[in-house]
Amino acid sequence: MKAAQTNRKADPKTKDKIIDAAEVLFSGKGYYGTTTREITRQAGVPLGLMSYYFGTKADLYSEVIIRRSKEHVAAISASIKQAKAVRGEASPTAGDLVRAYFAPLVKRSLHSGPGWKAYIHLLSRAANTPRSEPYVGAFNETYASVNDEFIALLKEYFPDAAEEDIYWSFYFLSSAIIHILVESGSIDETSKNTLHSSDLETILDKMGPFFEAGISRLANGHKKGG
Amino acid sequence: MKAAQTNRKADPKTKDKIIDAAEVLFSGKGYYGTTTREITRQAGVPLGLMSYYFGTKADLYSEVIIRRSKEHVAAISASIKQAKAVRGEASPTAGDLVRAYFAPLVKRSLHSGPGWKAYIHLLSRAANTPRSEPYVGAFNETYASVNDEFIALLKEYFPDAAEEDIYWSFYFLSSAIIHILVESGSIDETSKNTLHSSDLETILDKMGPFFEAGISRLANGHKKGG
DNA sequence: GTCTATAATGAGATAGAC
DNA sequence: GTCTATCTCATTATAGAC
Repeated sequence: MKAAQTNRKADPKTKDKIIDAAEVLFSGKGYYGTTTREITRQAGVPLGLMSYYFGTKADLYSEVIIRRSKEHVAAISASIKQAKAVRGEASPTAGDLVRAYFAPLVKRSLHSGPGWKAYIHLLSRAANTPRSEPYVGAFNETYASVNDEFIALLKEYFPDAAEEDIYWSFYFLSSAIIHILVESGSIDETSKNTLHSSDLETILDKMGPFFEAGISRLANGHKKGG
Repeated sequence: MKAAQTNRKADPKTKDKIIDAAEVLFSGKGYYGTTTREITRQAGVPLGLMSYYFGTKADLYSEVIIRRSKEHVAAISASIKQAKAVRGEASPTAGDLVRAYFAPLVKRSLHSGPGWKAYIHLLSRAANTPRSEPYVGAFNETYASVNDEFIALLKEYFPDAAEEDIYWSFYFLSSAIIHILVESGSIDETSKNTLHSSDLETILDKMGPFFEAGISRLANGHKKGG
């Protein structure tokens, strides 16, 4: 009988306790740097349950990403679409589009609890991992769609730009975002501790104008067929 | 016979064979994803020699970075200084400064052999690793100086800019560079294989104008004491 | 300096009682 | 669904012959 599984709403399920612990550990020490023993110990469950619920370690890693990615991808997509809708009325700047793309990441990293912060770190790590590593498949497949949406919006916004310059512009933007979200502390060092990589709100504000200028330069510099 | 080994210019010494193999493996699978057995097997030397020459695995990792970093840091520094010197005569753009910073990385990744390419990948990985990881100390200490030099040059070039906007600008630039150098293949995917993350020459050309515009916008947007 | 053998520990995964 | 015990193999590091 499956009756036991149809419980109304049990408190933190064992399965989620394992994912929670895995999320934090994978985000801090990476895939190979994290052991299944550490995960289950942190989760307060016996080692055997990890295999029971997830199978292999790589399967668990995928589950960590899958758990939040659906809602997350939808939120980014909605934010982008809203920026597009507003455009019809108030004609937002390219910086507003950049902001719409980055804001859902910032919001979750700062205001949605420690689980989300760990998840965002994990995403950043996965994005900076070579495709040759087998365990990052889930990440790449899941987030490709919103990137395509954003690029389509940029093409619409800069109709005269060469397509490749739109791609390069997005590449520069997304590359910067990937390192920013890992919050490595590099700007704390270079600024002699006056600025902080954890200050994503300020980064959000600075990023709009900065990348708007960059994208505009590239997009307007070499026109289609020029 | 040992005569062959006492040759004037002995072929790759055992120590270097180990570093060579470690460089490639660390760059591809990271610190925890690489085992000392794999390294010595790849190097074609017995396992015991690794400890004999380097001590621990973390020590070896540091040696991999130290071996090339001295010459590399000097090359970047020289490139920056040259850009500054030229400025006196021809007044280069901010894009030229960006180019001077990035070009020594591109040159070594593309035209200095597979060892250098692996090393550049490794740098990028190290830069995207949280400071909490113990083994990345060597990287951060070594490259801090050239970053400071470049920032000083930007301050000189934008004397009216608020200091923090110089820091943020450099943060956006260096963050993008970090992901670009790992050559993740993300732009191959978004561009449907029309552009390539391995095409660092084109990236170098696109990067100058793009980040010049971004830095100028931020630096001129909010003046000192404004 | 080189190499073999092995110590000591930790890893992912599973079997089977409850 | 939960937990203990364990299998099997890989790991870092070292001891000691050559």
